[in-house]
Amino acid sequence: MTLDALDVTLLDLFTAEPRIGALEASRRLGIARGTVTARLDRLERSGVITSWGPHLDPAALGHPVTAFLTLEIRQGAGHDVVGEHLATIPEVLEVCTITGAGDLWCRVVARSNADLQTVIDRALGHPGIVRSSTVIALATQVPYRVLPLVTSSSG
Amino acid sequence: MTLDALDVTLLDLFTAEPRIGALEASRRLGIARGTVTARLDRLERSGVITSWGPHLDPAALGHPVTAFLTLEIRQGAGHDVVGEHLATIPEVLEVCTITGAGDLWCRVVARSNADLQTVIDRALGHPGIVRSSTVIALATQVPYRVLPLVTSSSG
DNA sequence: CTCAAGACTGTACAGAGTGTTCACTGTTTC
DNA sequence: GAAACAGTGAACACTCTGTACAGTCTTGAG
Repeated sequence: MTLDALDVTLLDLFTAEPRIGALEASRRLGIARGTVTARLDRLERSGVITSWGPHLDPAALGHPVTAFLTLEIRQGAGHDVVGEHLATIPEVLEVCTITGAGDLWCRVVARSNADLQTVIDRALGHPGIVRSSTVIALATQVPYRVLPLVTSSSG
Repeated sequence: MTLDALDVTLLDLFTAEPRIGALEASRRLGIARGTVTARLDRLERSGVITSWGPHLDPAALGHPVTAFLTLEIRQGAGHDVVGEHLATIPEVLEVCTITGAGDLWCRVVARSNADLQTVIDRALGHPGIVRSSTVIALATQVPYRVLPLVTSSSG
């Protein structure tokens, strides 16, 4: 959908200070409160805002180690079957199918490098997986963000 | 930090229905309102909850294509310099350094496969990058989630 | 055993925000 | 010109929040 400057400003503001509420936001931006709620409703209905839930930090939950697995699936075994297997592992935070040599990509976290081995073993413990490779994330250069995209999408 | 069953229940509840507020949550769980706010404060102070900001969907913002780039950095060029370059590109949502053959990993989004080429060209437009490989994400098997980790961390 | 600290409960109050409605004003579109 | 749409400003009742306080319960230290 198309965002105008006010949508971008609202997303900026609520990302920076999520708890201000519609009334305070309307005061800050010099617009009517009804406009704020109408815009936010629209952004939510259109799917741009998927939720207002809390953002959780795996590191603060005791899982500071992040790794990316690339899995190759045996011919005949469905991606879905392996995906469902991976979904049962709490340390697997994200899985998607990809182009190229690998077939599945997933993000996993662990309590330590030793624990990572355990997690990987569990993830690979499915007969549909024939090969895998692991890279460990060392440092975050750019933390996950979407906001710059919002700004650039509106222009 | 250590989470008990109540913390997990609260995170579950507020992830499912973020807008209910402390009073309604206290009614649902049969506990005092003060306990809800105290627990949420503690979760926020300890870093488990990093923010209450809106979750934005790149696809709904017109960028349905996701790809992962693996970059190899020229000896002598710092990761940081390349990282800063990547940070200036709105379509680059996340960057981290990794072990293995590649040196930097990043998640990028684009409006289309054609647009992805443009984004990649811009990302690679830095003299510090000597090699790169791209995989395109086709389908999401497990959408990003942290909640299962919360549940398993408490036990 | 006893005491102190910490967490939770239940209550209360004032202040503030929310959901909702309505009349009015521009702007755009046909 | 009429209709549709988005925004304004005001008003209402209702609800939630921040804050405070006294009481209960559990736990660990002396």
